[in-house]
Amino acid sequence: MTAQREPISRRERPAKPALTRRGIIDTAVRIMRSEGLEKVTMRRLAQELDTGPSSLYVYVANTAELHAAVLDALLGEVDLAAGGAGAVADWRHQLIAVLTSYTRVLFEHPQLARSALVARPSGENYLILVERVLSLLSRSGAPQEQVAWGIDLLLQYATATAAEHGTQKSSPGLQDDWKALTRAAHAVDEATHPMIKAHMPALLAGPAEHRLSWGFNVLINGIIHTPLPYAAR
Amino acid sequence: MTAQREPISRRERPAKPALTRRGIIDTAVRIMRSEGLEKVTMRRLAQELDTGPSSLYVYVANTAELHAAVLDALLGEVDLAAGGAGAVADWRHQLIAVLTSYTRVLFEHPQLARSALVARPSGENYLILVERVLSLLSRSGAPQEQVAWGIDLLLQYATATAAEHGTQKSSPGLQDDWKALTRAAHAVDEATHPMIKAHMPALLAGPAEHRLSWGFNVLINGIIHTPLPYAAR
DNA sequence: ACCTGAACACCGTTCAAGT
DNA sequence: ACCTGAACACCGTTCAAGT
Repeated sequence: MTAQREPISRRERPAKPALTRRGIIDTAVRIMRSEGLEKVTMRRLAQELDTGPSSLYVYVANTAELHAAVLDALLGEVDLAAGGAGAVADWRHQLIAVLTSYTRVLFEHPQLARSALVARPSGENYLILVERVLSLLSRSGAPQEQVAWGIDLLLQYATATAAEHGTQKSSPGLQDDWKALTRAAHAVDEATHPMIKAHMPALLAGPAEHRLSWGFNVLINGIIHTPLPYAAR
Repeated sequence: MTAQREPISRRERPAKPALTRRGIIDTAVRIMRSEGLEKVTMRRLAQELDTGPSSLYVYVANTAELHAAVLDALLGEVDLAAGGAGAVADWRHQLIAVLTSYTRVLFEHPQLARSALVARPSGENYLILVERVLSLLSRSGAPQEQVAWGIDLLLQYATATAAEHGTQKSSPGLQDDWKALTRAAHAVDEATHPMIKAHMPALLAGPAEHRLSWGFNVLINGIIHTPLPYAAR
């Protein structure tokens, strides 16, 4: 009786595909899209691939490396030609459009943005993005070292903003934090926190897209007009 | 025989102190200082307080809230008078000094910085810091709405930098990531990534303190000189 | 009201043993 | 070389039951 079971189940799941790094990461991306990065665990991934968690360690060093690979896969979706192509177009407009596209991609997966802040990405798609941002910012005519250091600021701002404000099944706890901050800021005592009181509506208000693009412009203007410290030149 | 044990151990641990929110958070801070935030778990904390994990939920909503409370406790260490006090002193110098002090505090606890990026802090000490930064930046003479929006940029930059580069028993994986990025950037193909090649030494080089204070200056200059988008005013 | 034990439903990573 | 089972050493959170 039970002896018949095995051949049948072999026919049903006949070709358990061989493990490859590629296949592992593709599966990880699929799980992330459908259930979020928090479900992309070694154990869950192994289950999905019909093996034990220990098997994955042949192809992936640890969970952090796995998440980094997932991030780079996702960066393939950034629109590098955003804002219109060609040298005719306004470099600033293009630069902000590309950075906004990058932010938008991470916005859907804030947990991935958080992991990008911790473990510096160094994948293929990340390097392509850096190359593109460098070439656009260079067209500002700013000194080369300011451009070099400025890239980090721009990408860090975009990444941190996605990590902070990203949507996606955000655990209800996050909205609570925002509420708590809003409440705390409004409830503040005029005598001890006069500046907060005075700046209060603007401090927390404003549409996210406006704040994001204003931030990009702040950085771009600052990068162009702020020379490196003497000691670093 | 065993009956004698109990009274003895009662005398050794006589007054198991009553649980309070205060006591829980103080213990959490102590564990973090000696072993890092990753050890500040509900279970470990309960063990330290000689109780079960479920008891803590009377005083603390969840792990995220616990970490937020630990963060605010730590923010008491920020030197709000850094850079010299008084209206005589240069506001920019003072502002950068306060922000650097904030960054330094978080630098010792990068995991806390990470949690600050995710769960907006709203504690007492955080509000005091915001108040101080607001009052310093106001002295720049920049329009009030630019100051209001700019605060976020400055604090986010400081927090993200601490989260990224923070030291502290940093899991050896992080240095590996930096090495990987450095290697990847150096190994890049001139034909496909000419801009990276051209900017390469500066892209990753430079002492952390110089980059940090340059970043603050970039933001300050940008905030002062970048008007809000028309639609947001 | 506060505290507890026990359970539920998970984690990452290692390692000896197999093929 | 690759894969596996089993183990080690943990997690957060809930909930019925006790005081």
